[in-house]
Amino acid sequence: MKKITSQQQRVLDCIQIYLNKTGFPPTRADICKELGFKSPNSAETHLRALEKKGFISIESGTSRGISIINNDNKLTQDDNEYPVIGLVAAGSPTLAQENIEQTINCPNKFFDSDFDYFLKVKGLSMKDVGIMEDDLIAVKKTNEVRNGDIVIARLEDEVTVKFFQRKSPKIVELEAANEDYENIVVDLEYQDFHIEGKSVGLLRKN
Amino acid sequence: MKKITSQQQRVLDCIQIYLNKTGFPPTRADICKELGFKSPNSAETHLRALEKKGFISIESGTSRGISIINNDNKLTQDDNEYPVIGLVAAGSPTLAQENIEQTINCPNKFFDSDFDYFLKVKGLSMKDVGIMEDDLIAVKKTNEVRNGDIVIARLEDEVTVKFFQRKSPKIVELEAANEDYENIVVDLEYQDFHIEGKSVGLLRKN
DNA sequence: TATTATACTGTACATATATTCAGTATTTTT
DNA sequence: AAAAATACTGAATATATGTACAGTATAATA
Repeated sequence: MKKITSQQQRVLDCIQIYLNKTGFPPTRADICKELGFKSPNSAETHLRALEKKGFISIESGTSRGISIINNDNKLTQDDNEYPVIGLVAAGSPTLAQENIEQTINCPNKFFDSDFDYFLKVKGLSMKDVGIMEDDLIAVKKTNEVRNGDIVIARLEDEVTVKFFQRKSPKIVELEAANEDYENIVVDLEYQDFHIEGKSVGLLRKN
Repeated sequence: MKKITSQQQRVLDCIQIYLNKTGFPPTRADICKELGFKSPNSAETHLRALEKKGFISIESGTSRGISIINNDNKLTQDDNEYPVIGLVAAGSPTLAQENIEQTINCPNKFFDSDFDYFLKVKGLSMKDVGIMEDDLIAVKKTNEVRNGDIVIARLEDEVTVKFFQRKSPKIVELEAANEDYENIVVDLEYQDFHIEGKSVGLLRKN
């Protein structure tokens, strides 16, 4: 696939938006209207360029005869069913399959990192970084976390979402992003502490 | 949904097959050719019947302006390429396709409502409801908004995300969710005001 | 440096297309 | 039994639309 220019990308996106919205492709005039062109030939030349580069196909002499070519090698079955696990504030010894509320179909590479499940947030301890009640955090199971990461951690029987901050080899601080909540200092030597994973993204349904 | 006749079903299937095959809807003549009709009016009357019964919608005066309604339980491609549009704080007269930064592959039914594009948030005016800088709001283009909806609105040349609150037939208040921001009172009679759409979800990449 | 590609405006026109009108006939609903 | 819906043919037409042609200008490429 040849490289695309920014204007050609705009036209391509315009076609996609129009398709999403109406269910059929735009005319040259429609594209002009959307993108502010004043001559139908502006759209025409871009369409020809997109066709030449293999992004779309144009049926000659056919109104709205534009179709976007899906390079299936890129749009492979990248989707997965990801479980949504409810975060129960107290008494949940593990996040396993016990609290699966639903699953969500989502592309694998939806977030910058791959991930393993969605966690449904309870409480407002991370409110100041925009994590609200019932938000779904995309969680990647890992132990490798850095200071400042938003982690899903289990302390004794309680699972929480907090900022991770290693204070010393044996001391970890879990910091809330809400002044109403107090930070939790964990002594690894005397407390049962485990990092379930870290947040790699967030999803909210209004 | 009213009951469909066998001939109407054939026409509906014909439209779907044509769409799968070409990527755009058929003309009346196309339908005639496929089903053996000899008059475009044959297709026309069937289309009108299908529209009346709610199976399709027809855009008047628009070539190939047919779209199939209620595609849920059908064999449609569940994913779409959704554009990400940057919200430029000032001087952007329209959200059209002018500030497209990227596209995101996302299932159609990802949020509770369908949507048209992602809007990349600038500023913290909706911080208290967890909408942070660079978050991606899933926007559904619509004028039908209710009090309390999070809307994407254009006032004069500025596009903002705010709570919608109709105060009176001619007065709309745009309310921020951040005490550092003041609410905007809009007089519809004297100001250029337009609802671009409303938020149906949110996406954040860490 | 010459050439091609990109990125437009503007006009014009053949034809692709929706859509109306006039018929005919059968079936379904009221 | 009357009215409405279904299921067509056939012709006519306004307009929606693709597309060619004539320009201008800048950036990328060979």
